[in-house]
Amino acid sequence: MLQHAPSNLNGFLARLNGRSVLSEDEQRAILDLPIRVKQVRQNQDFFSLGETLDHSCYVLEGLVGRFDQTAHGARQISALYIRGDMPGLESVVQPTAGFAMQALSTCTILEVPHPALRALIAANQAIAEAFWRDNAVDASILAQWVVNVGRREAKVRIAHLLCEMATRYCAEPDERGRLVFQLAMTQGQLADATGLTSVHVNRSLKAPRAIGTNFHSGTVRTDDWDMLAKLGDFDSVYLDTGPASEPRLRLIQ
Amino acid sequence: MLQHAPSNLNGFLARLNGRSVLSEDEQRAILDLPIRVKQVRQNQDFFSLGETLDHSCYVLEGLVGRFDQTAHGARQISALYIRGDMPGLESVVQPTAGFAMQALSTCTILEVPHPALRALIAANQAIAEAFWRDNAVDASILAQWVVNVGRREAKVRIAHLLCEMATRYCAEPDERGRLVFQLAMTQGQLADATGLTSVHVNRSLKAPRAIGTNFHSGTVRTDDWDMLAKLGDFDSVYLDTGPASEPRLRLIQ
DNA sequence: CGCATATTTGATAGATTTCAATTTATGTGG
DNA sequence: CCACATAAATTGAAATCTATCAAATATGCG
Repeated sequence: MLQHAPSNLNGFLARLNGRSVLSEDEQRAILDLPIRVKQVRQNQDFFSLGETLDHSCYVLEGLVGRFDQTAHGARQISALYIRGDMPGLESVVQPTAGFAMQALSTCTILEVPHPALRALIAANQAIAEAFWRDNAVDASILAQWVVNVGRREAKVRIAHLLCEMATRYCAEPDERGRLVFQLAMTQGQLADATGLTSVHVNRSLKAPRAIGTNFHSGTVRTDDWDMLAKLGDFDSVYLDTGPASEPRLRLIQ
Repeated sequence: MLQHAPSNLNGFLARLNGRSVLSEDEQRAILDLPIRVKQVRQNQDFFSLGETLDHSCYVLEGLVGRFDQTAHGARQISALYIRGDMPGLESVVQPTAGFAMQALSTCTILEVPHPALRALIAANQAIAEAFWRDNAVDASILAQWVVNVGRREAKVRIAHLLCEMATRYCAEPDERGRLVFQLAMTQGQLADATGLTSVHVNRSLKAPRAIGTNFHSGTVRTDDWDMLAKLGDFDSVYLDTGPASEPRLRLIQ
């Protein structure tokens, strides 16, 4: 890893490095991006539907949800973003947001101005490529979200979502298969993410033959990760995380 | 528009031009991409889950579905592609496909080899940007798909899908609001796209208070487009089609 | 303590799936 | 043009899942 003056964008760089190959100069350029620090309180939108953005939003800390909604006001969370993610990176090429971004927990957001990102992309193709690839992974996640909501029953949807988030948080089960991690969502938000009702989420969690996982005040606990993953029909390949399964690409040498 | 020797990639260029600004040289470079013509019969996969791609697939003619599936074999169509679309463009930066691509009608596909695409991207940043933007629109469509499947009832889901496809096909209603267009899908495939059962799709289409639209052997007919759009909770902005609503961007001058 | 938010529970209505069977298209070879 | 095979559309009845509405119980926080 690159030695460099402390920057809050380290996590973003680590995310990119996991999937793309960047030179030292390129890495430094990313860390040198100008930022504005912004604290966002829980349940507060930090941008809204129809808004035109002039910056992208790096999540330094906290949990963020992308909220879409129907004309009748029903809400659907179509993506979750955690520390290290850059929601709205694509706003560089598509500035008008068709959705709202909301902090599910208190968040620290680093706003990266579009002009700086544009200059960086224009000056360095490898970085543009890494950004594009990052976006492509987000799209894969989105496609799996469609499958989850469209073709699985309630219990399985919930289990799958928990598995995905555990994996993205890099939470590892212990030797006995037990796993604990933080997921700062209410059952209502879980419902918005899975296309269910909060009542039904509650029941699925509590049912006699439930998912065998405890979800309480933002903490997920399971005694059997493998069982949860099986119930949740979960295969992590689409997240393109963990050890490199395919050689990292670099179009530009 | 650019004067140039005939190329089958004209539709792709037109698609890109609708959203990005490309110089004449850049446009010509796209039209000059090498292609392999491939005919794909109805219901035939032209690539499968887990396959590593060495080319992207331009749809010259026909209807294509992206099929994801659960471990139990339930199928979910998470995207549809029509003439002018380039499904798997992102395979340039992400070659391993986590899904299958299937021809819903007999298709003519132009395979564009990755090496040529890579060279083009490496040599021209504005094109890389246009590709990224094209992908970003696909991601917007995907997010709306999540909302559709997650938060709308059957009838509305179907109506919304029909509206989306009509809009993407640029099918215009006549002065009386009537609209007819081809959508080469069976009711079963419509079910796979909307997260429903073929039986239920059939009933929603036939119900006394149905969507007022006739869907038969690949032809969609409605007598009242506005009504369908309203029922389907449809707002086309996310498709970023039609007259430019925001100034087209170009990061690189 | 008292408000605000989140969780839990019950009862009921409604939507959707499942399974099974029938009818209607569509295509193909004789 | 008919007979056959196949795929698609349609219908019925019953089971199941999920939503809705309303109320009660926790939980956190100032």
